[in-house]
Amino acid sequence: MEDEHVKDVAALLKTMSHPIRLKILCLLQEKEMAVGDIREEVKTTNANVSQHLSILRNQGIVSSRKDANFIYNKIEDGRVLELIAKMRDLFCEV
Amino acid sequence: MEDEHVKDVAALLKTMSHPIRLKILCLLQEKEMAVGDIREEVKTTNANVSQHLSILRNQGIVSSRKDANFIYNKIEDGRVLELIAKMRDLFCEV
DNA sequence: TCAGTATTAAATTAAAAACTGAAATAGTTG
DNA sequence: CAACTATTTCAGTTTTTAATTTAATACTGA
Repeated sequence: MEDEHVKDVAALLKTMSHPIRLKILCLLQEKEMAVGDIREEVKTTNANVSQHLSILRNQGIVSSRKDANFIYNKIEDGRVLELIAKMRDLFCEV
Repeated sequence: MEDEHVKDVAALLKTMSHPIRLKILCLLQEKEMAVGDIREEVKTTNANVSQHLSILRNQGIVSSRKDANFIYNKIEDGRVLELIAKMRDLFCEV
């Protein structure tokens, strides 16, 4: 892996390496979700979820669409979907 | 992914998410290496490499064996080998 | 044992990231 | 428009993390 890739991948991993963000990404594997739905699952404040989502958006991992006054979030980067699937496979299966 | 797994995997990713540590792990994919060899590749101080290696060892990712006054390091956790292979595949190939 | 090399450990400093609560924004509905 | 809901932004505080320096430890070979 060349240095440029190392830098980029390290940044991606860093973004994914917070428990709340990782959990959000796992939730979004299955379906798109609004901020409030996510907040219930991860049990923290709205502001906190919102901040973590904005980090995920800035990294290009998650995208959002607005419908009424809900904002629905989903995983934008297919490689991240694959990576999480692999991690599930490696660390969560028998 | 249940919360316990989320916590553990997040900790693993966090350990891997520093550019120097990620680069070390990439280097160790190929062969075991002594601290001095690693230092040349990542271009920092010995002490810095040593600190990063000790973080990798504490996480159980890397193991060491001593021979004369060299300490040779290798990746201990096969799942990490697989995970890095996947990342290479996703982010470094065409 | 002494000089040299390799590695680790501890302490300090500097920088980055996380959480909280309050205020602001945007859209909806009556 | 006023009240309400969902979400975001901001400012302040606390917590973590990173890098550097310095000192210590361990081994080798003369």
